[in-house]
Amino acid sequence: MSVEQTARAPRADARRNRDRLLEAGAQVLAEQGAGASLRDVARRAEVGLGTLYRHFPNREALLEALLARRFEELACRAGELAAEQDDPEAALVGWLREFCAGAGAYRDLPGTLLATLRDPASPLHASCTAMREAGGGLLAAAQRAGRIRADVTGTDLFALANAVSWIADQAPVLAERSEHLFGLVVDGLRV
Amino acid sequence: MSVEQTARAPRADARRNRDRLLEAGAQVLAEQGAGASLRDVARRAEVGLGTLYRHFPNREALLEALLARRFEELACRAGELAAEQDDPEAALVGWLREFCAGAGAYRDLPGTLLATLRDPASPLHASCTAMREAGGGLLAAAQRAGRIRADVTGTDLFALANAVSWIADQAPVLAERSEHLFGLVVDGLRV
DNA sequence: ACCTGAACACCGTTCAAGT
DNA sequence: ACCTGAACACCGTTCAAGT
Repeated sequence: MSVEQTARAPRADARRNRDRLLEAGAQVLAEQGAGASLRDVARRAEVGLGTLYRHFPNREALLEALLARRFEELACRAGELAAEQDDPEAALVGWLREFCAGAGAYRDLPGTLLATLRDPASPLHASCTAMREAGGGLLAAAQRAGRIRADVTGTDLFALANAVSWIADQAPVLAERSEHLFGLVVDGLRV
Repeated sequence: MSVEQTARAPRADARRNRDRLLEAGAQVLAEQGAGASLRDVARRAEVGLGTLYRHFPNREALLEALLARRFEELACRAGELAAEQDDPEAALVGWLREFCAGAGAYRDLPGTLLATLRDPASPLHASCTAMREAGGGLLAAAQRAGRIRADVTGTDLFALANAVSWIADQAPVLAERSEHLFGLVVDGLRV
Protein backbone atom coordinates (compact mmCIF):
# COMPACT_ATOMS: atom_id res chain seq x y z
CA MET A 1 0.00 0.00 0.00
CA SER A 2 1.16 3.52 -0.72
CA VAL A 3 2.48 6.01 1.80
CA GLU A 4 -0.21 8.21 3.38
CA GLN A 5 0.31 11.94 3.12
CA THR A 6 -1.85 14.00 5.43
CA ALA A 7 0.03 17.23 4.74
CA ARG A 8 0.86 17.78 1.09
CA ALA A 9 3.91 19.73 0.06
CA PRO A 10 2.76 22.95 -1.64
CA ARG A 11 3.06 23.22 -5.38
CA ALA A 12 6.28 24.85 -6.49
CA ASP A 13 4.63 27.87 -8.09
CA ALA A 14 2.49 28.44 -4.98
CA ARG A 15 5.55 28.42 -2.77
CA ARG A 16 7.30 30.84 -5.10
CA ASN A 17 4.34 33.22 -5.19
CA ARG A 18 4.13 33.20 -1.41
CA ASP A 19 7.79 34.12 -1.14
CA ARG A 20 7.43 36.89 -3.69
CA LEU A 21 4.42 38.26 -1.80
CA LEU A 22 6.31 38.29 1.49
CA GLU A 23 9.24 40.10 -0.05
CA ALA A 24 7.02 42.63 -1.80
CA GLY A 25 4.95 42.98 1.35
CA ALA A 26 7.99 43.82 3.46
CA GLN A 27 8.98 46.50 0.95
CA VAL A 28 5.59 48.09 0.42
CA LEU A 29 4.63 48.06 4.10
CA ALA A 30 7.98 49.63 4.95
CA GLU A 31 7.21 52.41 2.49
CA GLN A 32 3.51 52.95 3.10
CA GLY A 33 2.94 51.60 6.60
CA ALA A 34 0.78 48.77 7.91
CA GLY A 35 -2.25 50.16 6.06
CA ALA A 36 -0.52 49.99 2.67
CA SER A 37 -2.39 49.17 -0.53
CA LEU A 38 -2.59 45.41 -0.95
CA ARG A 39 -2.96 46.00 -4.67
CA ASP A 40 0.48 47.58 -4.61
CA VAL A 41 1.83 44.52 -2.81
CA ALA A 42 0.41 42.20 -5.48
CA ARG A 43 1.72 44.46 -8.24
CA ARG A 44 5.20 44.61 -6.72
CA ALA A 45 5.17 40.82 -6.38
CA GLU A 46 4.05 40.56 -10.03
CA VAL A 47 1.21 38.34 -8.93
CA GLY A 48 -2.55 38.48 -9.44
CA LEU A 49 -4.56 40.19 -6.71
CA GLY A 50 -6.52 36.99 -6.14
CA THR A 51 -3.28 35.15 -5.47
CA LEU A 52 -2.48 37.51 -2.65
CA TYR A 53 -5.89 36.84 -1.10
CA ARG A 54 -5.48 33.10 -1.55
CA HIS A 55 -2.25 33.12 0.46
CA PHE A 56 -3.26 35.80 2.94
CA PRO A 57 -7.03 36.12 3.42
CA ASN A 58 -6.67 39.52 5.05
CA ARG A 59 -4.13 42.19 5.93
CA GLU A 60 -3.49 40.80 9.41
CA ALA A 61 -2.57 37.42 7.93
CA LEU A 62 0.10 39.06 5.78
CA LEU A 63 1.39 41.04 8.77
CA GLU A 64 1.48 37.90 10.86
CA ALA A 65 3.54 36.08 8.24
CA LEU A 66 5.91 39.04 8.04
CA LEU A 67 6.30 39.50 11.80
CA ALA A 68 5.81 36.03 13.30
CA ARG A 69 9.46 35.13 13.56
CA ARG A 70 10.47 38.39 15.16
CA PHE A 71 7.63 38.15 17.67
CA GLU A 72 8.39 34.56 18.57
CA GLU A 73 12.02 35.46 19.17
CA LEU A 74 10.91 38.31 21.38
CA ALA A 75 8.67 35.96 23.37
CA CYS A 76 11.51 33.45 23.76
CA ARG A 77 13.95 36.14 24.79
CA ALA A 78 11.55 37.28 27.51
CA GLY A 79 11.23 33.73 28.78
CA GLU A 80 15.01 33.40 29.01
CA LEU A 81 15.46 36.75 30.72
CA ALA A 82 12.71 35.92 33.23
CA ALA A 83 14.49 32.65 34.08
CA GLU A 84 17.92 34.25 34.50
CA GLN A 85 16.75 37.47 36.21
CA ASP A 86 19.97 38.79 37.72
CA ASP A 87 18.66 42.34 37.27
CA PRO A 88 14.91 42.05 36.67
CA GLU A 89 14.41 45.74 36.02
CA ALA A 90 17.16 45.97 33.44
CA ALA A 91 15.79 42.83 31.81
CA LEU A 92 12.31 44.32 31.56
CA VAL A 93 13.50 47.65 30.22
CA GLY A 94 15.84 46.08 27.70
CA TRP A 95 13.09 43.81 26.46
CA LEU A 96 10.64 46.70 26.20
CA ARG A 97 13.12 48.61 24.10
CA GLU A 98 13.40 45.68 21.72
CA PHE A 99 9.66 45.31 21.60
CA CYS A 100 9.27 48.97 20.67
CA ALA A 101 11.73 48.54 17.84
CA GLY A 102 9.63 45.66 16.52
CA ALA A 103 6.34 47.50 16.91
CA GLY A 104 7.85 50.40 14.99
CA ALA A 105 8.73 48.18 12.02
CA TYR A 106 5.82 49.57 10.01
CA ARG A 107 3.98 52.83 10.54
CA ASP A 108 0.59 52.21 12.21
CA LEU A 109 1.65 48.77 13.36
CA PRO A 110 1.27 49.70 17.06
CA GLY A 111 -2.43 50.38 16.45
CA THR A 112 -2.86 47.04 14.74
CA LEU A 113 -1.12 45.27 17.60
CA LEU A 114 -3.30 46.89 20.25
CA ALA A 115 -6.42 46.21 18.18
CA THR A 116 -5.53 42.56 18.66
CA LEU A 117 -6.95 42.91 22.17
CA ARG A 118 -10.43 43.51 20.87
CA ASP A 119 -10.62 40.78 18.30
CA PRO A 120 -9.24 37.36 19.18
CA ALA A 121 -10.01 36.19 15.64
CA SER A 122 -7.13 38.22 14.21
CA PRO A 123 -4.26 36.13 12.86
CA LEU A 124 -1.99 38.37 14.91
CA HIS A 125 -3.78 37.50 18.13
CA ALA A 126 -1.75 34.41 18.94
CA SER A 127 1.71 35.92 18.44
CA CYS A 128 0.65 39.04 20.31
CA THR A 129 -0.78 37.17 23.24
CA ALA A 130 2.34 35.07 23.51
CA MET A 131 4.46 38.20 23.48
CA ARG A 132 2.26 39.95 25.98
CA GLU A 133 2.44 37.04 28.38
CA ALA A 134 6.17 36.73 27.95
CA GLY A 135 6.54 40.41 28.78
CA GLY A 136 4.22 39.83 31.70
CA GLY A 137 6.74 37.36 33.11
CA LEU A 138 9.47 39.99 33.09
CA LEU A 139 7.08 42.47 34.62
CA ALA A 140 6.14 40.09 37.43
CA ALA A 141 9.79 39.41 38.22
CA ALA A 142 10.57 43.14 38.39
CA GLN A 143 7.53 43.61 40.62
CA ARG A 144 8.58 40.77 42.95
CA ALA A 145 11.96 42.48 43.21
CA GLY A 146 10.13 45.64 44.29
CA ARG A 147 11.36 47.65 41.32
CA ILE A 148 8.10 48.19 39.45
CA ARG A 149 4.76 49.34 40.84
CA ALA A 150 2.42 46.51 41.76
CA ASP A 151 -0.57 48.18 40.06
CA VAL A 152 0.88 47.80 36.56
CA THR A 153 -0.64 44.96 34.54
CA GLY A 154 0.79 43.20 31.51
CA THR A 155 -1.85 44.90 29.41
CA ASP A 156 -0.83 48.31 30.77
CA LEU A 157 2.72 47.54 29.76
CA PHE A 158 1.70 46.41 26.29
CA ALA A 159 -0.43 49.51 25.80
CA LEU A 160 2.26 51.95 26.92
CA ALA A 161 4.99 50.29 24.87
CA ASN A 162 2.84 50.46 21.75
CA ALA A 163 1.93 54.05 22.54
CA VAL A 164 5.58 55.09 22.66
CA SER A 165 6.16 53.40 19.30
CA TRP A 166 3.06 55.08 17.94
CA ILE A 167 4.24 58.53 18.99
CA ALA A 168 7.50 58.09 17.12
CA ASP A 169 5.57 57.38 13.91
CA GLN A 170 3.49 60.55 14.01
CA ALA A 171 6.11 63.19 13.26
CA PRO A 172 9.87 63.45 12.77
CA VAL A 173 10.14 65.84 15.75
CA LEU A 174 8.62 63.11 17.88
CA ALA A 175 10.82 60.34 16.48
CA GLU A 176 13.79 62.37 17.74
CA ARG A 177 12.31 62.41 21.24
CA SER A 178 11.47 58.73 21.17
CA GLU A 179 14.25 57.54 23.49
CA HIS A 180 13.47 60.30 25.95
CA LEU A 181 9.74 59.58 25.95
CA PHE A 182 10.47 55.91 26.49
CA GLY A 183 12.49 56.87 29.56
CA LEU A 184 9.74 59.10 30.94
CA VAL A 185 7.13 56.36 30.59
CA VAL A 186 9.37 53.71 32.12
CA ASP A 187 10.08 56.02 35.06
CA GLY A 188 6.35 56.20 35.64
CA LEU A 189 6.30 52.45 36.17
CA ARG A 190 8.95 52.48 38.90
CA VAL A 191 7.93 52.24 42.54
CA MET B 1 -21.76 107.60 -1.08
CA SER B 2 -22.78 104.06 -0.14
CA VAL B 3 -21.45 102.08 2.78
CA GLU B 4 -18.40 99.99 1.96
CA GLN B 5 -18.66 96.28 2.72
CA THR B 6 -15.34 94.50 2.76
CA ALA B 7 -16.78 91.35 4.33
CA ARG B 8 -20.10 90.24 2.86
CA ALA B 9 -22.64 88.39 4.93
CA PRO B 10 -22.95 84.84 3.61
CA ARG B 11 -26.02 83.89 1.62
CA ALA B 12 -28.75 82.38 3.77
CA ASP B 13 -28.68 78.96 2.07
CA ALA B 14 -24.90 78.79 2.40
CA ARG B 15 -25.08 79.51 6.10
CA ARG B 16 -27.77 76.86 6.49
CA ASN B 17 -25.77 74.24 4.60
CA ARG B 18 -22.71 74.96 6.71
CA ASP B 19 -24.71 74.45 9.89
CA ARG B 20 -26.20 71.22 8.58
CA LEU B 21 -22.75 69.97 7.65
CA LEU B 22 -21.35 70.71 11.09
CA GLU B 23 -24.22 68.92 12.78
CA ALA B 24 -23.98 65.92 10.47
CA GLY B 25 -20.19 65.99 10.83
CA ALA B 26 -20.40 65.84 14.62
CA GLN B 27 -22.71 62.83 14.40
CA VAL B 28 -20.86 60.87 11.74
CA LEU B 29 -17.42 61.49 13.21
CA ALA B 30 -18.70 60.43 16.62
CA GLU B 31 -19.89 57.18 15.06
CA GLN B 32 -17.05 56.43 12.65
CA GLY B 33 -14.10 58.35 14.07
CA ALA B 34 -11.99 61.15 12.65
CA GLY B 35 -11.40 59.19 9.45
CA ALA B 36 -15.13 58.87 8.70
CA SER B 37 -16.51 58.90 5.18
CA LEU B 38 -17.05 62.48 4.06
CA ARG B 39 -19.66 61.17 1.65
CA ASP B 40 -21.62 59.96 4.64
CA VAL B 41 -21.35 63.40 6.21
CA ALA B 42 -22.74 65.05 3.07
CA ARG B 43 -25.49 62.44 2.84
CA ARG B 44 -26.47 62.91 6.48
CA ALA B 45 -26.53 66.66 5.96
CA GLU B 46 -28.69 66.12 2.84
CA VAL B 47 -26.27 68.26 0.87
CA GLY B 48 -24.30 67.67 -2.31
CA LEU B 49 -20.79 66.33 -1.91
CA GLY B 50 -19.41 69.38 -3.69
CA THR B 51 -21.06 71.60 -1.12
CA LEU B 52 -19.15 69.90 1.65
CA TYR B 53 -15.89 70.52 -0.19
CA ARG B 54 -16.83 74.14 -0.85
CA HIS B 55 -17.28 74.79 2.87
CA PHE B 56 -14.49 72.55 4.08
CA PRO B 57 -11.75 71.98 1.49
CA ASN B 58 -10.40 69.00 3.41
CA ARG B 59 -11.05 66.79 6.40
CA GLU B 60 -8.89 68.86 8.74
CA ALA B 61 -10.91 71.97 7.92
CA LEU B 62 -14.09 70.21 9.01
CA LEU B 63 -12.40 68.96 12.18
CA GLU B 64 -11.11 72.43 12.92
CA ALA B 65 -14.60 73.89 12.61
CA LEU B 66 -15.97 71.19 14.89
CA LEU B 67 -13.26 71.48 17.53
CA ALA B 68 -12.10 75.10 17.39
CA ARG B 69 -14.27 76.37 20.22
CA ARG B 70 -13.35 73.57 22.58
CA PHE B 71 -9.66 74.01 21.83
CA GLU B 72 -9.76 77.77 22.29
CA GLU B 73 -11.47 77.34 25.64
CA LEU B 74 -8.80 74.87 26.64
CA ALA B 75 -6.08 77.33 25.66
CA CYS B 76 -7.77 80.14 27.63
CA ARG B 77 -8.24 77.90 30.64
CA ALA B 78 -4.54 77.08 30.63
CA GLY B 79 -3.67 80.76 30.49
CA GLU B 80 -5.89 81.48 33.49
CA LEU B 81 -4.53 78.57 35.50
CA ALA B 82 -0.96 79.59 34.72
CA ALA B 83 -1.67 83.11 35.99
CA GLU B 84 -3.35 81.94 39.22
CA GLN B 85 -0.99 79.02 39.94
CA ASP B 86 -1.73 78.31 43.59
CA ASP B 87 -0.94 74.62 42.96
CA PRO B 88 0.91 74.46 39.64
CA GLU B 89 1.07 70.69 39.56
CA ALA B 90 -2.64 70.21 40.18
CA ALA B 91 -3.35 72.86 37.55
CA LEU B 92 -1.22 71.04 34.99
CA VAL B 93 -2.69 67.63 35.73
CA GLY B 94 -6.27 68.91 35.73
CA TRP B 95 -5.72 70.64 32.43
CA LEU B 96 -4.13 67.54 30.92
CA ARG B 97 -7.12 65.50 31.94
CA GLU B 98 -9.42 67.95 30.18
CA PHE B 99 -7.21 67.94 27.12
CA CYS B 100 -7.35 64.17 26.95
CA ALA B 101 -11.14 64.26 27.08
CA GLY B 102 -11.12 66.64 24.12
CA ALA B 103 -8.59 64.61 22.14
CA GLY B 104 -10.77 61.56 22.70
CA ALA B 105 -13.82 63.25 21.17
CA TYR B 106 -13.43 61.25 17.97
CA ARG B 107 -11.57 58.01 17.47
CA ASP B 108 -8.22 58.60 15.73
CA LEU B 109 -8.30 62.28 16.60
CA PRO B 110 -5.12 62.03 18.69
CA GLY B 111 -3.20 60.92 15.60
CA THR B 112 -4.57 63.81 13.60
CA LEU B 113 -3.59 66.25 16.34
CA LEU B 114 -0.04 64.96 16.56
CA ALA B 115 0.25 64.95 12.77
CA THR B 116 -0.26 68.69 13.05
CA LEU B 117 3.38 68.87 14.14
CA ARG B 118 4.59 67.72 10.75
CA ASP B 119 2.46 69.91 8.56
CA PRO B 120 1.98 73.53 9.51
CA ALA B 121 -0.40 73.92 6.56
CA SER B 122 -3.12 71.95 8.33
CA PRO B 123 -6.15 74.00 9.34
CA LEU B 124 -5.77 72.41 12.76
CA HIS B 125 -2.23 73.70 13.15
CA ALA B 126 -3.16 77.07 14.62
CA SER B 127 -5.55 75.80 17.29
CA CYS B 128 -3.17 73.00 18.19
CA THR B 129 -0.16 75.26 18.47
CA ALA B 130 -2.10 77.64 20.68
CA MET B 131 -3.17 74.78 22.89
CA ARG B 132 0.32 73.34 23.01
CA GLU B 133 1.80 76.65 24.04
CA ALA B 134 -0.88 77.22 26.64
CA GLY B 135 -0.15 73.80 28.10
CA GLY B 136 3.52 74.70 27.94
CA GLY B 137 2.83 77.62 30.29
CA LEU B 138 1.35 75.29 32.88
CA LEU B 139 4.26 72.93 32.41
CA ALA B 140 6.80 75.71 32.92
CA ALA B 141 5.06 76.84 36.10
CA ALA B 142 5.06 73.31 37.50
CA GLN B 143 8.72 72.99 36.59
CA ARG B 144 9.61 76.29 38.26
CA ALA B 145 7.87 74.98 41.37
CA GLY B 146 10.13 71.93 41.20
CA ARG B 147 7.26 69.53 40.76
CA ILE B 148 7.88 68.35 37.19
CA ARG B 149 11.14 67.17 35.66
CA ALA B 150 13.06 69.89 33.87
CA ASP B 151 13.76 67.69 30.84
CA VAL B 152 10.11 67.51 29.78
CA THR B 153 9.24 69.77 26.85
CA GLY B 154 5.83 71.05 25.80
CA THR B 155 5.99 68.75 22.80
CA ASP B 156 6.72 65.78 25.07
CA LEU B 157 3.65 66.65 27.07
CA PHE B 158 1.48 67.02 23.98
CA ALA B 159 2.73 63.71 22.61
CA LEU B 160 2.12 61.77 25.82
CA ALA B 161 -1.33 63.25 26.41
CA ASN B 162 -2.39 62.31 22.89
CA ALA B 163 -0.87 58.87 23.33
CA VAL B 164 -2.96 58.20 26.43
CA SER B 165 -6.08 59.28 24.54
CA TRP B 166 -5.06 57.10 21.63
CA ILE B 167 -4.66 54.02 23.83
CA ALA B 168 -8.18 54.39 25.15
CA ASP B 169 -9.53 54.33 21.59
CA GLN B 170 -7.87 51.05 20.63
CA ALA B 171 -9.85 48.57 22.72
CA PRO B 172 -12.55 48.55 25.39
CA VAL B 173 -10.18 46.81 27.82
CA LEU B 174 -7.83 49.73 27.43
CA ALA B 175 -10.54 52.37 27.78
CA GLU B 176 -11.23 50.91 31.21
CA ARG B 177 -7.59 51.39 32.17
CA SER B 178 -7.45 54.91 30.80
CA GLU B 179 -7.49 56.76 34.13
CA HIS B 180 -4.86 54.47 35.51
CA LEU B 181 -2.59 54.81 32.49
CA PHE B 182 -2.96 58.57 32.69
CA GLY B 183 -1.76 58.39 36.28
CA LEU B 184 1.23 56.23 35.39
CA VAL B 185 2.35 58.58 32.66
CA VAL B 186 1.92 61.68 34.82
CA ASP B 187 3.95 60.05 37.56
CA GLY B 188 6.74 59.63 35.05
CA LEU B 189 6.86 63.40 34.64
CA ARG B 190 7.33 64.14 38.34
CA VAL B 191 10.79 64.95 39.68
C1' DA C 1 -22.54 83.09 -5.19
C1' DC C 2 -23.57 78.87 -4.37
C1' DC C 3 -25.25 74.02 -5.20
C1' DT C 4 -25.19 69.55 -7.57
C1' DG C 5 -23.78 65.14 -9.00
C1' DA C 6 -21.21 62.83 -12.60
C1' DA C 7 -16.47 61.64 -13.44
C1' DC C 8 -11.82 60.03 -12.23
C1' DA C 9 -8.53 57.39 -9.96
C1' DC C 10 -8.11 54.87 -6.33
C1' DC C 11 -9.44 51.19 -2.47
C1' DG C 12 -10.69 45.98 -0.30
C1' DT C 13 -12.83 41.83 -1.43
C1' DT C 14 -15.01 38.14 -4.14
C1' DC C 15 -15.44 34.82 -7.64
C1' DA C 16 -16.14 32.79 -12.38
C1' DA C 17 -13.09 31.30 -15.71
C1' DG C 18 -9.02 29.44 -16.87
C1' DT C 19 -4.50 26.20 -16.61
C1' DA D 1 -4.46 22.97 -6.94
C1' DC D 2 -3.58 27.20 -8.01
C1' DC D 3 -3.64 31.65 -10.73
C1' DT D 4 -5.94 35.58 -12.90
C1' DG D 5 -8.35 39.76 -13.50
C1' DA D 6 -12.95 41.53 -14.11
C1' DA D 7 -16.68 43.00 -11.15
C1' DC D 8 -18.76 45.20 -7.13
C1' DA D 9 -19.29 48.53 -3.71
C1' DC D 10 -16.93 51.69 -1.67
C1' DC D 11 -13.46 55.90 -1.09
C1' DG D 12 -11.46 61.29 -1.71
C1' DT D 13 -11.39 64.95 -4.82
C1' DT D 14 -12.47 67.85 -8.84
C1' DC D 15 -15.22 70.40 -11.89
C1' DA D 16 -18.65 71.44 -15.68
C1' DA D 17 -23.28 72.54 -15.60
C1' DG D 18 -26.87 74.50 -13.50
C1' DT D 19 -29.78 78.16 -10.42
